[in-house]
Amino acid sequence: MKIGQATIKDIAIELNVSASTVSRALKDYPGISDETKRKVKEVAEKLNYRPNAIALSLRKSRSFTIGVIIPEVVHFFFSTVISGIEEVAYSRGYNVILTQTNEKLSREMSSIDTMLSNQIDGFLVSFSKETTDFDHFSRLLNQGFPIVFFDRVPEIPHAISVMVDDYKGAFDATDHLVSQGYRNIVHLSGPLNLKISRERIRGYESALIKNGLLVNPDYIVECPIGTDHESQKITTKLLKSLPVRPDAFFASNDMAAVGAMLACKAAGLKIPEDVGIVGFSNWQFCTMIDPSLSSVSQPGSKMGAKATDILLDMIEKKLDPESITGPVVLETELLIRKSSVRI
Amino acid sequence: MKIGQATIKDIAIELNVSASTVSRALKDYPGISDETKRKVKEVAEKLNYRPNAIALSLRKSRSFTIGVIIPEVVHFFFSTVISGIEEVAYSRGYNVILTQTNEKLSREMSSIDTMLSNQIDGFLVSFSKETTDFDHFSRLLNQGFPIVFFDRVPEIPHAISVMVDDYKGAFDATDHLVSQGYRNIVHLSGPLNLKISRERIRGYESALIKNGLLVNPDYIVECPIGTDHESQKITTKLLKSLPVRPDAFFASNDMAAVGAMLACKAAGLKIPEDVGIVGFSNWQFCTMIDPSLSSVSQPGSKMGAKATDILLDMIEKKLDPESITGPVVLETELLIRKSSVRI
DNA sequence: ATCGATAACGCAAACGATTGCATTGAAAAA
DNA sequence: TTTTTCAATGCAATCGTTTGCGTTATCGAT
Repeated sequence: MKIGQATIKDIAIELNVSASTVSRALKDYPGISDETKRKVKEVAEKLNYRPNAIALSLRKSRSFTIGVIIPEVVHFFFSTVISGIEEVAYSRGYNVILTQTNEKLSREMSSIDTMLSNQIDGFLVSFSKETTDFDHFSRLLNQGFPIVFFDRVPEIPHAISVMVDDYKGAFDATDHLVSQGYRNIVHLSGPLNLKISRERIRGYESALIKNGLLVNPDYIVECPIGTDHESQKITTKLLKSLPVRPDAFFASNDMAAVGAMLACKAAGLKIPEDVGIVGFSNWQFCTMIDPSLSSVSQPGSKMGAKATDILLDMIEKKLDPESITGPVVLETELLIRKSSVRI
Repeated sequence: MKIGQATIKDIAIELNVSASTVSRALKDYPGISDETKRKVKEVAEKLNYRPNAIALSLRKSRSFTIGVIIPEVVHFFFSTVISGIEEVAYSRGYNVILTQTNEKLSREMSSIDTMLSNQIDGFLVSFSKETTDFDHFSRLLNQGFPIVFFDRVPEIPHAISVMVDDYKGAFDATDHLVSQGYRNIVHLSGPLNLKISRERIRGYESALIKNGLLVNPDYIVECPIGTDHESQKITTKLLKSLPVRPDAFFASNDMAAVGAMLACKAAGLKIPEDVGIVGFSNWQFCTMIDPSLSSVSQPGSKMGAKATDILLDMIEKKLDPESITGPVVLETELLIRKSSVRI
């Protein structure tokens, strides 16, 4: 037994034919006799031949691999997106290589670099919180390199993106809180440089206005990190400092919602009686905590699948990027649980 | 501007030298004049030259890429392992390609296949729940192919593995429950074909015996899926069916622990007064739920880092696999929270 | 017997980088 | 001047596969 994998040449030698014949026989090209095809396939089977994907990549200048760049896998939402991506990619014969940036711009840029030198066929990107300048993406886009952004999408020309309707999700959540009789609703927002954060603020504001309530900027508070710990501290402070005690919290993120919940409990407030709470993303733990947390669910897996389908269509030229004018927007769903129901 | 990346040949043409000279100049080989080196590097910079990793892989029969095979990224524990893996891999100049098996053996095998044809340098594996036969790994091991197993490790010869001390973790958890005065402790175990599940059962039993308590097989119940939903149903049933009502649950998994908690609450039992609960893995939500969940924390990131270091040492022949006799075992830590403290 | 057609296959270049082994030219030694 | 020496560079093969363009051999037609 040889070391390493059998190659086309091994088959060729065994059968005393040329490598080209083997190559063609394996792919059922015309101009090769049935007899030869049979023998070649037989020997290929015997030697457990597997085509060398690297050699193929070099020859075709294609790797059949797509690169995925996300902030962090520990985020439930992103892990569901990954599943959607893998599902579609594998079914269409592509590999996935994944890196997390840990919210660092430097990691984002170096990942792009190494993936490019690995001849990646296209990118699926949700950029880091640090990313405010998009030159490194624009350059690639201008070269016609296939990129699809998801969830965190940039506002630059020619960028193709898949996102959820953050505006509507936030609107629904806030509207729901109002319908439950809550009046002084704080919005714990995400980092303001992310468009999704700004869209959610817009949705929150619209819902207030629609219901004839005032928008008070003091009731919109940024939670840049987004952990429960951070929001717990912020909420505790808010409960003391705000002139009128808030009676509801709509958080841009479930962890932040939990932090608010813990802070309220610690302050002796009952949920949902005294304070209503709604989160965003529908993490697994929403149903595990007490009271269960209402949340806006984002179709993560679907988003990953959709983004991948578009990317692969672009790679395979089945799709003209110019034909896509606006972002693809997926619907959210408000899941009402105990934390926000008191009527 | 040319389409695509600049190659060594482009630099060579621009400077009227041969490709070999460029290659050597870029790597500061001796025998190239400083003048030439300077010019080559200058042009390389100007053309934004990046070595083609695919060509390099083909030439060296090495891809500087390792393949990671895990059951699911949504599991908090695995997502922390991934971070540890990436950290070490990138710092040592390797890429990571990741696939999740979704607990399916067929996916596990096909992933291995495609990664092999991508000339992966080695594998990091935590196998699926369906995997009971390890031939597909044994074959590779016998060929000397570098593989390191983590967390879920097989009991086959020559397999190198990194795991936590599941026995001691379970022992500590159970011992703690006993010390809090709980006497009828149920163990909600993981799938019995996984060694980690069996080790945790052993630890549970040893702790009971050490404290002079009886091991009752009826109090060891398998939760094959491991979701909160499943364990909630199982626990509800147990609370009714067992002759002596359990006063504590030690679950092999935090989600199962939460399920037990919800079932107990639904049955009108107070936690920790009536029932004590301890989980395993220390998911993020442990501190978010009420009461907070005691849990055995596994050093996921450390495990990923350690496994990767060993794998890369094997790949780079810095380490003789024969020199590793037993598994590398990392310590767990029992984090005591409210769900199990009543004294 | 000669020619053309056709089936079946081989040659060699190409993808991009590396590397052992020449080759070149000029300065130093004879 | 001739030979030696060495620095600086080029040639060509290699990794595994694909593919355009030959090259054979065989057979029927003329």
